[in-house]
This record gives sequence, C-alpha cells and structure tokens, in this order.
Amino acid sequence: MSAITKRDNNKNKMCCKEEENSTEMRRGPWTLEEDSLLIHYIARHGEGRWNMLAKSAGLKRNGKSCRLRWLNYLKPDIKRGNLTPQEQLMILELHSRWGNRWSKIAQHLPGRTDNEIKNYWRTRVQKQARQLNIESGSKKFIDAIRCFWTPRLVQKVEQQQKLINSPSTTTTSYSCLTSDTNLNHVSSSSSSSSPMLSSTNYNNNNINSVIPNPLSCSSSLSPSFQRPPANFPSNFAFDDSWKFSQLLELSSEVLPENAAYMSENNNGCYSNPIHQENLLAMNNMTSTASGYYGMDQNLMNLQEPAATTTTMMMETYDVLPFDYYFHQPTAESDWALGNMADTLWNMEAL
DNA sequence: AACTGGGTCAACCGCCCATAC
DNA sequence: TGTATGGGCGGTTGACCCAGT
Repeated sequence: MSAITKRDNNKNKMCCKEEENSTEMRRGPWTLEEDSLLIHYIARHGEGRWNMLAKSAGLKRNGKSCRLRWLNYLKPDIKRGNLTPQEQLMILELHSRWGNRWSKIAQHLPGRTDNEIKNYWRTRVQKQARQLNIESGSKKFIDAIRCFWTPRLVQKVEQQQKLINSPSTTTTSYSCLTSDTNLNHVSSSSSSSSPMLSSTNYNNNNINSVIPNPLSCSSSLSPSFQRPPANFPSNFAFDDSWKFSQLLELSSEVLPENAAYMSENNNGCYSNPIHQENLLAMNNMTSTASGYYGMDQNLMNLQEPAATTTTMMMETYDVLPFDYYFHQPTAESDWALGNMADTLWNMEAL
C-alpha cells in the first residue's frame, strides 16, 4: 500500500487528534491538505528556514517535520519503487566505503533518500545477516557480500544489459551505474571515473571469470590478504584510460597464490597493508584503507575525501577493484563461504 | 473470519555542528 | 567568547500491510 493510502487511512484519526490539540504542534502522518500547503509554499518561496516556513505556510508542524516531509516524500525528483540491482550494488559499494553515512550515500543515488537507503540496509541487508546468524559488519558478513551478493547483483545487471543489447553481441557495455546518471555528477569535471562503477566496456568472458562461483569460492581462495604478485605491472596506474577489463585480464594472469599475509590489530580488525605498502607505492595515490564494513575508521586511518567532489570520488573508488581482487577471505571465514554458498546463491536480491 | 508474526517505511528523537548575534 | 537557533544526520519507533495458520 502506498504511503498516501496509508495516510488516508489515518486521516480521520489525525483529524480527531488535531481537534483535541488544535493549539499544539501536529505530529504523526501528514494529511493531503498539509502536503498541499507545503508544496505550494515551497513552489512560491523555495526551501530553507524551515521553522519560519512552517509558520508562514500555516502548518501546525515544526520546521524539522516540514523539512523531513519535503526531502523524503514530497520533493518532485523523489524516485519511487524498489531499488534496482544497480542501485543495490551502488549501496553495497558505497557502504563499504563510508559505513552508515546514509546521506552521503544518497547523494550518489539520485532520487533516493537517505531514509530509504537506511531502511533498505536495515530491513534487507541486515536481515539477511541475521538469518545467517552472522553479525552485520563482521568479516564473515563482508565476505558474504563480496563473494556472493555483489556478484549476484552484478550478474543481474549483466542480465539486464543483455536484454537491452543485441543478443548477438559478445561485448556488453557495463554502464549500469551511469545509465541513469547515477554517477555522472560524481565525475563531472573529470573523465576519470570509478573502475568498478564507471561506464566501462568489458568482455563477457572476463566477467564470468571474476564472478566467483559460490560453490567453489572458498576452495579456490587463499586464506588471507594477498600481496600483489611480483609480476604485477609496476607501471599500472589508474588514469583516464583505465579499463575494468584490464584488471580482469590481470586477474587471470597474475592472481597471487603465495606470499599471503595479513595483519590484525588489537581489536581483531584486519588492516590491509596492500594499501599502504603496495598500492600507494604502485599508484602513488591516496589510500582509503578502511573500506570494509565495520572496521574501525580511526584504526584504519580513514581520511575524509578532500576538497572537490571529483577528487573525493576518484580517491575513494580507485582502490576498489584491488580490494575485491586482493582482499581474499580469511581462513576463519571459509566456513561461512562454504556453508552459506547454497543459501546465498539462491537468495533473491537483497 | 480472526489472529499472529514479520516486513516495510514514514515519521520522530536526540545529538551534533555551523552560523548569527 | 558564549548563547540561541536552524539545519543535518543516524538511530529508533510504531502504524500499517500481508502472508501464513
């Protein structure tokens, strides 16, 4: 049932309450009349100064309530309906970067509100974690997302693209996350964009090679973080010509099978030395380290993105493919990967 | 038909920060 | 510098829906 219908159901109830407390601020569900007042007032005078706006508009609401109603429900560009796989994928990606920074995440999902994303995370993602009896934010949870849910969503996106594109073509335009301008604003002043999320062409065969088969995932993975292999190209750099397919090709050629190591801090959180020792050295770029669900951001020395939006996004996304590539599940999480494979792979999108 | 338990999501709460004075 | 106010944010609540019994 839509919120409007729900609101209508409450209308009589609220009206009665309003009569009782006519001099007090109203609370609870908004009526159509209130919505209309707010919409028309903002259309004439614009947003902001919410307390004053509430009074001027003749609403018996406090400013915060008006602001919330407008931003989460009435604003014209609010997108309705279920989150698409692309959007779900985006949320997983961005949450891995920023944690529960819902408003920040919402900025990169046009038409979606922080409240909606927060609800999605709590009702879908955390629910799945509970059902699997794993703590959301735990390492097992991270592995589950990386090894199963994300590839599953990527596959869904891929299937959608196949439907859109000619079935005869062998190369798919992986533009899922920019197709509806999700990231256009992110890299607005630069031609560079997220390796994982950018509009990038890649070969279907390579896609299949990096989407782990859940049933073989745990057995084929090294039990810890991996150093970049010795033959990893030292001149590899993220720049405008960077293509996701490059990494996919590398993944099949130089997937490290030894020199595994990991570090663990006092809190049992894993730090990723790759960022400090290798990626920084190789690519001379800013480490964003944390990136992983539930990690202590102080311990991980998470730096808030700098100055411009473009810079911020480049800095934060650049590491992503390496995270997915090198940050292999640990031995302790192998149980999860093995035991959860069937459950997760058969699971509908979050 | 009535009840129940779980899921969803709009709305609220409380805290924090920035700004004005 | 201290205080008041506005606004933003993440966490939580509770009304409602719906499927199962």
